[in-house]
Amino acid sequence: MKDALHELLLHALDRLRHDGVLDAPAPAFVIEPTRSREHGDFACNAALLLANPLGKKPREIAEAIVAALPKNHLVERVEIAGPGFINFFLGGAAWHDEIRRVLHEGAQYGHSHAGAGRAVGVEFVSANPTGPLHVGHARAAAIGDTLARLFSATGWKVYREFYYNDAGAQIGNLALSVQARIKGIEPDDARWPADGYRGDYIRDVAKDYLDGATVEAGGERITAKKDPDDLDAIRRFAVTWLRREQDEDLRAFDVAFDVYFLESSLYTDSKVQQVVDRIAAEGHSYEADGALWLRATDFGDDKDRVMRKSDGSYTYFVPDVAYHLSKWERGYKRAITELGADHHGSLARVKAGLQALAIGIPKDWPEYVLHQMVTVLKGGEEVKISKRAGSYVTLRDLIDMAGLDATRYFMIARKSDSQLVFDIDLARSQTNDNPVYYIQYAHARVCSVHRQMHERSIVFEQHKALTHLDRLQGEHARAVMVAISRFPDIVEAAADNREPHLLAQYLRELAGAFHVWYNAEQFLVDDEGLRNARVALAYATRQVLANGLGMLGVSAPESM
RNA sequence: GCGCCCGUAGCUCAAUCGGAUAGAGCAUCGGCCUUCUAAGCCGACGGUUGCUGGUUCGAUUCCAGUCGGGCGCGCCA
Repeated sequence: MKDALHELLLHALDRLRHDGVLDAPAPAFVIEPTRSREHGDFACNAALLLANPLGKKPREIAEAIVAALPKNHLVERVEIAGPGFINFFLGGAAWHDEIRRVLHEGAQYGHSHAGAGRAVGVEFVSANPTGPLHVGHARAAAIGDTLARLFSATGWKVYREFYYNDAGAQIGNLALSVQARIKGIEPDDARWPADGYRGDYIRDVAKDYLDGATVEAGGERITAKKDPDDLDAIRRFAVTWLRREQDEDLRAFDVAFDVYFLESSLYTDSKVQQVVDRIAAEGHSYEADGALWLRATDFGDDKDRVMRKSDGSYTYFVPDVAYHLSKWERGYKRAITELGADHHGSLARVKAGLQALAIGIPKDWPEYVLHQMVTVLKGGEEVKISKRAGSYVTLRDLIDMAGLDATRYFMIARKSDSQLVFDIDLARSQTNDNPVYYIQYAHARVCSVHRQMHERSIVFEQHKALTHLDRLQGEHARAVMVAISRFPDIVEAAADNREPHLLAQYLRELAGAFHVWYNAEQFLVDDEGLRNARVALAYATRQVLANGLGMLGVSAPESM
């Protein structure tokens, strides 16, 4: 709808330029839904933007533009208002066309081909396999997976990636912790490893190791050796054990990855070495204090960074650079890296490393999405402890307490860069307080109408109904049609700006418009034309709700 | 000290790359069920967008400063 108006305006501007009235390039004008109906349905600011370059009054320019606008059946009338806005009032036909589109395109409505099948890599969660996933990972999983779904819907070929830091010191710590448990050492014991993991799950890993259990994850199948002194065997068993647990939690959260990328593979494939060599060959490194440094300050970082420590091992960010290089080489036109905001310090050095390779990676690649902290609230008090993990609340805790749908919705309902309060009581409440139920209820209501029709043997013929849409009169039905028509724009904006919360907010609004209409008007009336028109609009609403919820990974139940 | 993020109604948050009179929900108060699900709807109340300047036709949005909260500033990850 917006696109159609955009076309009209471009035509008008072209004509003005051709006639010599307009002596400036077309400005980056916007067409946006208006806040108030007095201002029509959509407003355009082109004249305001042209006022300065042309040195004319905006209203004068607006008049010229309006005079040059081609006729279009969607537009009922055009007004110039305020300082020089061009306001479009659309006729019923515009909305009716859109409702027909919804019912024809079905599950595809709101999808686009903007991505043209290009590849986008979305990396998220990327937790160390040293413990259960926590609330932060829950937010990461919801944001990342929703973004992935949004990119899919907008025509991108999406690859979901999970990067395992399976090669660092943390893993050594994990092995030592499990070994301690195997030997019956408790976390408060003096012999407990310095930075050991204290959660109960370590005891479970130890027990399975001693029992000679077999675990499987990431295509790897390992049977425990039972030997308490074989630290390497313990390490491999523990990592696989925890990967399996994380996989299970993610599956329970309805998140699946296409690529599991192991940090350790970057070492075995010499990718880390190659990155360092390449950076050195480009002259962006130097030796000092027995270490090899990246001249990160050449690329906007605030200090230079050590790549190879004096003990010969690499700092963590070098494999990170190698990993992102791998994404680049695998052809990701766009790469999204979703991280907790506490990692933002590492962005500059990874980007510096990628630039130092001098292989033509754009400065704004990859794109980072950072999420802020999550505070969990229950009974009005902050929850900090999980029995299982010890020091933090787990993803599994959230799913158990609030359910999959509520957890996914709440985690993306706020802008990712603002801190989030996750209220368990609200998430599990089955009242209108809870936006998830509110939206799902709207969907279920349409399904209920559908069932009623069957029970009453009312026949609904879509092709006939679609010729009666002009029977939809009144503010309430109109508000629903307007809301429905916004969906494609919302999906596009949410994907382009990497802001899934836009979709969550929108669905709440659409459901609201529907509930108001539902309350005001009876759908299943005797007048066949009117009934068909209303049922068609209800079906269209259900379709959009289902499509939108699907992009959030939230279910659309047929009854509550 | 430096860097990044956030300060919007009592609370939780929106505001579509600078748009017109800043919007929802909750909470509070008052209404609506012999009609398709009341897990709903209607109404009222609620604001100097932390503060001070600047940029312009127009600023919650951009810039500078300031106050408050969070995070980060390792040869840890």
